[in-house]
Amino acid sequence: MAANSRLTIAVHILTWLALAHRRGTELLTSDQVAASVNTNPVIIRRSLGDLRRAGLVTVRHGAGAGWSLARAPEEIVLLDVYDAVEREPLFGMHHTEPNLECPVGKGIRPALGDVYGRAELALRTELGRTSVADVLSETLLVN
Amino acid sequence: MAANSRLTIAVHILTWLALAHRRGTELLTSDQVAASVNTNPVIIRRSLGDLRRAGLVTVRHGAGAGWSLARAPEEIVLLDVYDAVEREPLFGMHHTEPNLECPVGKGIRPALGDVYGRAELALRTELGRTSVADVLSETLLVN
DNA sequence: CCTTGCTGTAATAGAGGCTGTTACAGCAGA
DNA sequence: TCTGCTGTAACAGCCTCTATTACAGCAAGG
Repeated sequence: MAANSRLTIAVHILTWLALAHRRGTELLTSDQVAASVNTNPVIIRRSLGDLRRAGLVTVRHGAGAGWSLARAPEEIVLLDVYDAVEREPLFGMHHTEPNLECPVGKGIRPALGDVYGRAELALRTELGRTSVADVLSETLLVN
Repeated sequence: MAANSRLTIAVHILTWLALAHRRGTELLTSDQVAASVNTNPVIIRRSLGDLRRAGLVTVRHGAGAGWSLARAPEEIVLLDVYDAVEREPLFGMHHTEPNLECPVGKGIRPALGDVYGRAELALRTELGRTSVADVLSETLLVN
């Protein structure tokens, strides 16, 4: 399966909000963000909704509406973003229950659950080491 | 998206082959494995094909055909299995190229590539710490 | 050499997720 | 009240995954 791009889109949004804030622009509309990501504004609004529910961005309604970061970019790590936009575990279990009369079928799911848990923890720990501010710094190196 | 179960199926197969070998059964057919996993034998044969191409199992053709492990279960780690059955990177990049006239659009992909690379490495390192023999031991604890 | 049983793979179908798009009600600042 | 943007539903197209049927190919053993 082609991996989804939700984390990429969300980090792109947050990085762009961080840069805009640094440049003195407090609010960005979903249209403005969509112009940088190069996709439809509804895609951006859906992602911003996830980020808002996670407390990472705030929205202002009415005329002159727009979005801004809810915390300093140094205080938002990619693990926060991952939790905001990803719902599925990394590895799926069997679609149908394995044969419980086979010793392997009976015991494999808890055994795999342990291994998968350790693997996800390693991934999460690494994602917790990079902030949106870090991504912004590295992004600007290319320019 | 619901995560796929390819790694789960493949590890189940290998664990079952390891247990059968320990019990003195040298060869298992895809039908026998399918009975434990509780799925269609073609699903099993497809997974076994991946594992064969990766050098983790060997197949015997003709009458009395079947499958066996190509290495000791202690010598097969879940990272080997992961590489045998997973083709896609963990995180997808933008579907459409971001706006290169925006500093974020221009620089974000290499920046994200670095972060994603570190995260995948952490995951792979952890998957390299568990062998099929380990999974078999933990599986049999339940029985 | 031929029967037999299993492999290897193509073709197909259903289910579901992701992206992209249109449409529109709701909200709040001016 | 006007205006511009948000929030979300609805839908389409595409793709992947699982499952299933069908069948050609292969080799061991008689």
